[in-house]
Amino acid sequence: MSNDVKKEGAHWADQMAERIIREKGDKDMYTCASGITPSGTVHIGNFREIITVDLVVRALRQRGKKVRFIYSWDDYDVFRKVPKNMPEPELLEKYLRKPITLVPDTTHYAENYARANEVRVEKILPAVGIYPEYLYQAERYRSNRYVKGIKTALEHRDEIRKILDEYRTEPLKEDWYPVSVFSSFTDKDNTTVLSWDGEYGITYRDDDLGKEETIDIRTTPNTKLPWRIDWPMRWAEENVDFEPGGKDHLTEGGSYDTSKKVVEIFGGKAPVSMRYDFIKLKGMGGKISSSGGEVADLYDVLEIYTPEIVRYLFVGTRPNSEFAISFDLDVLKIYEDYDNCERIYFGLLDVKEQRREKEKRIYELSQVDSENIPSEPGYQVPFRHLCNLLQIYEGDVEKVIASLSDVTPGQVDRLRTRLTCAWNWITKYAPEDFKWSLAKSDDEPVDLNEKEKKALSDLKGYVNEHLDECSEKEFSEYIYKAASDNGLENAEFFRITYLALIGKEKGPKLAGFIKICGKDRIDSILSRYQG
RNA sequence: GGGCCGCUAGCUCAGUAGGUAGAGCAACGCCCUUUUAAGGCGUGGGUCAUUGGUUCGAAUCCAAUGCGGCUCACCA
Repeated sequence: MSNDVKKEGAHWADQMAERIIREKGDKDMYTCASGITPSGTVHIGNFREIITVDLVVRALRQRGKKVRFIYSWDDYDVFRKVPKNMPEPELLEKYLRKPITLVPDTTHYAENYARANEVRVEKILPAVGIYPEYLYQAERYRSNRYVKGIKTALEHRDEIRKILDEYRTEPLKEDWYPVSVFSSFTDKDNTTVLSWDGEYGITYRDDDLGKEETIDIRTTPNTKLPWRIDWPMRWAEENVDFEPGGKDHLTEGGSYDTSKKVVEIFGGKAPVSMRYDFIKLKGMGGKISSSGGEVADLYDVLEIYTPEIVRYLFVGTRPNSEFAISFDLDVLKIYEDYDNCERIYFGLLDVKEQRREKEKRIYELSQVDSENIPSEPGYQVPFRHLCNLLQIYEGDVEKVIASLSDVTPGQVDRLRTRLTCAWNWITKYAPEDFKWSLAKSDDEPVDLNEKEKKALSDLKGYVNEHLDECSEKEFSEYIYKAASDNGLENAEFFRITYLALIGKEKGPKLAGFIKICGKDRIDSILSRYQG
């Protein structure tokens, strides 16, 4: 798959790749960028930006282009508020207004607060086939890598102010400087820049202590550029060709608008961009985020969706509009949709050519390893059925796999992952009605009258005698027979059978359910009801 | 106030190279005496928010309007 990618009507990632090539010209190397401030859990909404870039990167590479995929951790950003549910909030409180890289990690997960958030992401991205080059802005600022950029900003202070003022309600003050300083006394950014000597010297006042100090931007670790200047400076520094943004940035008067003008001061050009919308969550229950709403990160989503389906969720959705990731019964539909897409890819389902092209591309981009697309479809069983199998085997994934005789070696790993997700979903998110477990020998037997016991006993006999050679339909005759021979209404007999088997009044369609469970299991459960 | 997104079947949503409106669930019906948020088959159901325009032809393009939501105008 390389040069036969269509230009029009293609996937949005392909269209974006074409646009980048068109607008940036034919280059040896394209740089695609993404980034975020790791000031809290990097949630699934932030992940949308990462995978958006990944998809465009893949589309460019499949056009034979070399691509650098950089991910900036803005860990020299300021610690603004203590997230809820963090240990030792009173300790963290003392670090407010310091850069997050200097805030301790009270969860003791990593060497500092920012790093803890970064590590979680860096560890999980390979699971979905994403491998960016990470850039750490705290380290870069503190080691004076951006001296030139900072000096350029100071030299063009008035121009920059003019650009920023275009969209401000209140213009920046006359004595404003395009640089911010962390106090060398307190590490906090409660400072005011007082003057610049035209070269490398900056004098600032620590507003908390009232002290003044002059620092040299070539040697101090304490200066950084404010966001609307920092972003374009880094575009120029890294030669960024593509970087998407949320709608907070990509709106009129937002930081993309000002940055695309400011970047010229640094001798660069604005990257091609695209806006992505936010992600909603559906059916998650009460997970609480730092801001008080529901939040989920990639780990949460990977618990119930396989990696390729996580990708599929984003690949199949236009970035420009909001969508919800479901943790409720919609999960079943998502799995069915993915399987459908897979069937189309493998030509097992007949659809119109246009639809087929589209679904094929979605399938390709959904795969974790872009170089290694499966040569056969996954073991396709309805997700619902997997849930039933898992509940029969009490969540034992290996036993379920063993019970399926026709799984090929190429399918086992994917099936195992899928079963793990299905079990996670059942135990964490499935509605109560959906859950059951087979009665165990030490469970209290259901209280029944003699007629009912006799009916179950008859059923047990039919199971032992006929279950293995009967079809599901044929066996259902015996179920009715067991009921009518003992003068029970069908409905009543179904009810007690479910009670005996799974302790609920309703359950999966009975004949098929008994067949799946198998003779031995049913026998051992019903043996307790000898009339 | 500026910008953006959404408004399609009862519900959740697909449908952007303009060409007879789709899926899943729900509903209804039928099927093996047949219960089920879990089987099979089938049926019904939409003025594609409103109004105008372009076009032989518009859910799709354009312009207004309404309703819902987000975002910028502080900071990042």
